[in-house]
Amino acid sequence: MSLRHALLGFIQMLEPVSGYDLKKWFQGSINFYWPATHTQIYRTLGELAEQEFVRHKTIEQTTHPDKKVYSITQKGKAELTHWLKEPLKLPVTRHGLLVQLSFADMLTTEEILMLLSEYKHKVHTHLQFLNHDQQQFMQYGRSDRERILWELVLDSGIEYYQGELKWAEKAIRKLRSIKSRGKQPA
Amino acid sequence: MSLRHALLGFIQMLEPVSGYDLKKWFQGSINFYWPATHTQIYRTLGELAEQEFVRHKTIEQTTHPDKKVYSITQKGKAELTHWLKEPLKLPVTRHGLLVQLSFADMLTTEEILMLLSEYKHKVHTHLQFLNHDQQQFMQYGRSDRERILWELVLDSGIEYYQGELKWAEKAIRKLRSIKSRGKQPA
DNA sequence: TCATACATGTAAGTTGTTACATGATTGC
DNA sequence: GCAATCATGTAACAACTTACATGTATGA
Repeated sequence: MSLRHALLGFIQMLEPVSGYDLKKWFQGSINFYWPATHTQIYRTLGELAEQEFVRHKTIEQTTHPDKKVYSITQKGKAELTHWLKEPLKLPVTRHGLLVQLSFADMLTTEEILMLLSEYKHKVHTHLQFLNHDQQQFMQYGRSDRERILWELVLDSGIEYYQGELKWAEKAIRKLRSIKSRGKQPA
Repeated sequence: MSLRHALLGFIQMLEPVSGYDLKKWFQGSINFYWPATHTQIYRTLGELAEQEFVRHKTIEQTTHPDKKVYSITQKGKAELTHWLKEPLKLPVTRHGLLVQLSFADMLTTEEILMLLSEYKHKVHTHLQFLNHDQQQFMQYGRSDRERILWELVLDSGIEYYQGELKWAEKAIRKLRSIKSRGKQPA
């Protein structure tokens, strides 16, 4: 799984860094292609520490809760670079809307159009989010090369959602062309 | 979750149908946007039966193992049509390659190119698969309307993977343009 | 004063994966 | 003779989600 490696990657990049900050980095960057909740992050950090891929120090604070800051070990670096070179399986998308459409012959055309326009709207909002939030993140690139890589990643996301938008629009057009022939719901 | 509803959808469409056949339908159709193993399918069928969304009969066979065939109940149909109208969250893709690229500044450009061309190859193969396998499945559409819906679903998949192909090619071109400046691995 | 940020975690539940298990039949 | 198909399942594990839990500080 990639969560542990994503964490190793960020720790390597940001060390020393707290779980809390890692969570924020996740949300501000790789969230759209590898989301993780704080629960998952804290637990995985614990596991990584147990396996000695990372180590942590507790920083005592008075005004705020104490925090643990993590750094990567040699063993962790080795694991990370090894994983980085490994070809992975194709990503899996579980796309509920497509499941719905597969059986949507049970719905009226109006109802299907509602699903699609809701989807379109959500994708649209998310795209704006991406454009804004992630451009932010780009500025932390420490070299041209790193920024080029990050741009590729961002691009992939933007193109994906733009594709989804276009697809939804096409689907809406197609359905409108058969609008009057909707079945009644069961 | 959509697995139970995908199953309800198929059962409604194909009843009476065995778990084994459902598995085959999954593989031949919605596999690329909602994969499921036989383990998951059998377990979920059990749950659906317990909740009285489906019922089953055991068909005794001599030459082959006995089988259970499932049909949907009224309760199941109600659940399905309700779910079909419900707007869902945006789909989540966990895209390991993008995680790798995010930290790929640690790799040489050659190594990154390898990852990308491997990916391109896998996507390409998968696309051919889709085109072939799923066209097959289309023929089971029982009306123009159903076929139009299924075409939309297929389209979404094909466009997604075509987008990924194009993106990978673009990425490869960009990286080639900086090829000689690769860092050495750690 | 009310929400948000800071900072961490536990507990319980749901989903998904992998390996193990059986055993006849059909086609190459 | 050997692999694949038919047909079902269990067991163990891995990964992810949601709700619960705490308590200060800061800004609108």
